[in-house]
Amino acid sequence: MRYINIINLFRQLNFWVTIPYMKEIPKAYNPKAVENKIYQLWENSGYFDPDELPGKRTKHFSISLPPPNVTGKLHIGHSAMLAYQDIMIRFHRMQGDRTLWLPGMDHAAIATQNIVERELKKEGQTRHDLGREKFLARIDDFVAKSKDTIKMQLKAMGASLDWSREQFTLSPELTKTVRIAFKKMYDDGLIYRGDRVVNWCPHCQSTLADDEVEYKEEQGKLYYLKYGPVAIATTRPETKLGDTGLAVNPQDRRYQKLLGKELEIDLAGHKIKVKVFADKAVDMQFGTGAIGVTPAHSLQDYQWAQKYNLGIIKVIDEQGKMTSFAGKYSGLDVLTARKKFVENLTKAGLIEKAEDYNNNLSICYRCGTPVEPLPSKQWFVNVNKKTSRGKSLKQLASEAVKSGQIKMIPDKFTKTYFQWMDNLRDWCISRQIWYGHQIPVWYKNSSGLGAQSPRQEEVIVPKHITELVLMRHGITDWNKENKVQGITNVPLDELSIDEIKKMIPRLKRERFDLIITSPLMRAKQTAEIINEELKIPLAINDLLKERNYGEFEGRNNAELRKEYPDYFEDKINFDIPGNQEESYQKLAKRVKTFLKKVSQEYSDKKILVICHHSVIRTFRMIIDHWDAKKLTAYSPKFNELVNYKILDGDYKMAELRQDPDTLDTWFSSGLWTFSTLGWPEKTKDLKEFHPTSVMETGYDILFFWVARMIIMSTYLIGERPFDNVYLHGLIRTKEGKKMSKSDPETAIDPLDMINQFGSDALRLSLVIGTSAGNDVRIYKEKIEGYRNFVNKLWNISRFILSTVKNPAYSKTAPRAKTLSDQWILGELEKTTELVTKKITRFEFSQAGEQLRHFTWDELADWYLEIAKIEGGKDKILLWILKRILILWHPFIPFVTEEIWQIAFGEKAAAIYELPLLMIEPWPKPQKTEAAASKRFSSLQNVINSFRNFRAEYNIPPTTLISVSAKKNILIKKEEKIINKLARVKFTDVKKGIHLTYGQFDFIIPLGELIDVKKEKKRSELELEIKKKYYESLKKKLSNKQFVEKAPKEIVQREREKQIELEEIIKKLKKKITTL
RNA sequence: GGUCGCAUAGCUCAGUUGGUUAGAGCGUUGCAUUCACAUUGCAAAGGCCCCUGGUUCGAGUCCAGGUGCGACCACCA
Repeated sequence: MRYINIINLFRQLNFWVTIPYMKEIPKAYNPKAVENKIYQLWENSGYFDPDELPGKRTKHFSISLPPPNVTGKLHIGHSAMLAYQDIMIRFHRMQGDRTLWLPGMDHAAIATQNIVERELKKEGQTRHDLGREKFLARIDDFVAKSKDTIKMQLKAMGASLDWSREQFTLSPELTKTVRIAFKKMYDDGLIYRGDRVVNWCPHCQSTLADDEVEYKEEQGKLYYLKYGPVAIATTRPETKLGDTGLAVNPQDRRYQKLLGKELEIDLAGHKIKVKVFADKAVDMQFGTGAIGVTPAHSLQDYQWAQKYNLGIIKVIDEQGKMTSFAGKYSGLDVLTARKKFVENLTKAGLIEKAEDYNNNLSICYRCGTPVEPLPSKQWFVNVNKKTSRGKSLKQLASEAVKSGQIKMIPDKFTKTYFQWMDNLRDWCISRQIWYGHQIPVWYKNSSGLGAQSPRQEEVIVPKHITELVLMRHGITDWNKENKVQGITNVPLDELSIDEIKKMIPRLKRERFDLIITSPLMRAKQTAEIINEELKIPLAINDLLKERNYGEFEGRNNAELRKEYPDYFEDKINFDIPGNQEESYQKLAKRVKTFLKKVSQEYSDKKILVICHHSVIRTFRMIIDHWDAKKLTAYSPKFNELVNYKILDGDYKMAELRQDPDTLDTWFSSGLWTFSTLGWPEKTKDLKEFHPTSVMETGYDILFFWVARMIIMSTYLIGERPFDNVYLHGLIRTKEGKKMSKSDPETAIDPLDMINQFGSDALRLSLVIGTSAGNDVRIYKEKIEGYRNFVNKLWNISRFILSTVKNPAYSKTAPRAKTLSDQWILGELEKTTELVTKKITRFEFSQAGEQLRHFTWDELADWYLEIAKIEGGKDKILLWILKRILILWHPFIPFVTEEIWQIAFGEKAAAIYELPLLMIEPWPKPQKTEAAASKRFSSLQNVINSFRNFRAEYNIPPTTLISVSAKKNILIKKEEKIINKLARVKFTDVKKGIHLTYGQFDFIIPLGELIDVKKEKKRSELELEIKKKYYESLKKKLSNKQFVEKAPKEIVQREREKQIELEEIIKKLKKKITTL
């Protein structure tokens, strides 16, 4: 099936390319017209998926795409990353490896939430106005759009990603993986909840990670205040209300007597007690050399408090206001409190002086509000504790690199990595935002306030969660007519069907694993309508049936109400004698059985439960512990979804509250290399593709991401996440500025560039002239230059295809007939070998540069010109074309594939049954002889000499130069080529000027052509340079040490050069005398 | 403050075990263009490889010091 598709596609693509080719191939390559079509061709082939690749493939090669943030669209940095990765992936695919490039995206919690919050702000709303659920739904909409944009961009870059394995860090599957990882670490004692001084933003009402804090120089005041028997300096006097210590340097003699004492200090009426201790971190030179220590409001002081056992007094709260511990300053905001406190201190004569001081203020990277260090309850990962693997996370991650299991490219980053690992502190993984993986921890008997909850709670970290979403069926005629409707089968109302369909997008977002429905017609019908779209397993369960109302079925509710007022009280045990009616108590039994069964059979699934009015009430009665009164007041509507999580089969959820915080986004991205391959299941993918071969990413996230992946992988699965880390540099503007999205002046939009110059040109501009770990400057002119190259390749192909009479596709190399054939085929092999080697060593720039050199400087500028003269090179030309297309394909996939389709599509298919260049086997380089190469460069020398001569004397190319020369074999054999390329005519002139170019000696007849004076001067200059070089060689060779110690080949080479030079000098001298 | 790195043609950069008279692209200059390609061709000019010292037969490459620049980490009362 698939194969037929491809054939059709490529036939469509080049149906017009029959013989003669010439007229049909456009003069210039037009990327816009072919790129989409080509990507489609690849995608339809299925070869991006390793399982679909042809042939026996035993070696594995895999890369996990660093998932782009779903914050909008890709920038040029992504294009660079994609270019490098696609080169490796395509290269290995062509080499015959089972090659996987796994795509996906990152939910980027904080960044994404910020964008949506900003959008909301424009509409005059906050996330709190919407509430958690609606806000998250809004983010989901935004994310869906971002994903589409990003996917389109990835394809535009030509990235050969296996879309069948696409992943998202916040998908239900990866959410489960995150929970399993969390659980494992929690059970191993690596995750703990602790009081810590964290960076708190009073505006965003959230903690900030260390790297989310920015610093700003600010003009402030440094106050010197009397502090009991000593004086201290501070920029934040108001925090001194919470001091519990006094720190001095152990070397400082001034304070020796006070060490270990506890002082009571009066700060203008506010009394504090401080312990005096010594620590070498204290700078004796700064201020008075004594520091008031405020553990609650300084990270450094908090660490001291731990070390020296100091008390912690919180004087500032989460709103940035003073707490009751601040005494009479309580309730004031920080700045007002400072002002008032300083006033009072001044009145009391406690301020010695206040000097101007440049303060390095910490501010929130989002809103710029000064950060308030506060003690707060957060979740942490302990990086120093011994894990069940016998070593700490830090040790595991360090050793993976130290042992050489993971190789970093360039190597310099290994040092940076160790530096960072050694200084790593416990990792705070909780964030006070809504978007992300909600922390999989539930509290019992708590107010559920998470970060700020003061009480001791029982903590539950479940192993299994079954998620139920209850939904009521659509409306029937009986519902409309207010008839009692129990187990009677009544079909849905027409209008109601539309209402249900409207619900589908919302239900789709929930990503259910299955639907369970009551067997009654109205519920079943509802489920079927929904499942037409969702297409997931659907189960019918009798336990979900509505109450049986016995004789009441079908009677009018209002009438019944009059007759049996008690009935509507929904009393649990209500029973009417003689009626078959089912009581709530009986119903409850059924529902409990259902809950038990469902959490056993479908643990870790998310289930849509479609049932009935009274059944939903019963769920609430059981799970939410509702009583009859609450039941009466509650009537579930079909478009209200009721959400439950059942932890480890325990459905008594009323007193359980999930921690409202979410996980640091790096927690889930740390699992990326294996969570995407199916872990913790031992899948085939995981076995085959993990550890991944290469992690290719920017050096700016070495710590944030790469290090965390190593931590997670070495601990959770006991192996490295990847063999190699290739770190590319940052993309900068022409002026060297960082490109940033916020500054559109500096940012180049990759799509825009692709539009103008084509994807291939953009790729080359990002690859050639760059090296690992170094920043890259990118600008329009550069991309334009590579567009020119791509066009050159196009025209080379156009020429070859128009020259050859019968374009045949051959598997074997053609025979060389002439010197130029030998030379170009030799160069081709050398280039193949070099390119292969360079790509294997991650030296993409050099590989590309080498290829460019071969293609343009050797093939186009020399061989093609010679081919026009010598003729009869069809086989060789086609062979070279085929080869360069293969070698170029990883770098510039679009244009090469397009040419391939035009030239060989059908022919290649006949031989390999594979019409696509993307899976063409990579050539194995053949050994070549050096002789042809040497002789050919002599030929080039001769031609260059004449060209040089012509330029110097301004002889137009139309003028044929007559020369006579001692015809050595080379000149004799290649006379025709020299004639044409140098535009000279060999005659038998005897008199004239001897010209010496290199080893060649020519006579040009005297005439207007030559300026004797000029020529003499030029020759003398040349002689001088040669002599100088000769002298240096002579000196080198007469040096005994050199001759003895240097390798023989090098000495030999120098000797040969010396002999050559001697000859040239002789000739030059002779020439000067004849002039 | 700690760590790491960079300095090569006017500009942007290659240069991976130390071994040709140090390379490329762009730009500049001159000439050309019915020819596969002006998105082109031919040719030229342009370098104390930051400075000082050392190791070595030999240093752009290795070592030490200096100067200038940059990045990252930490953050101080």
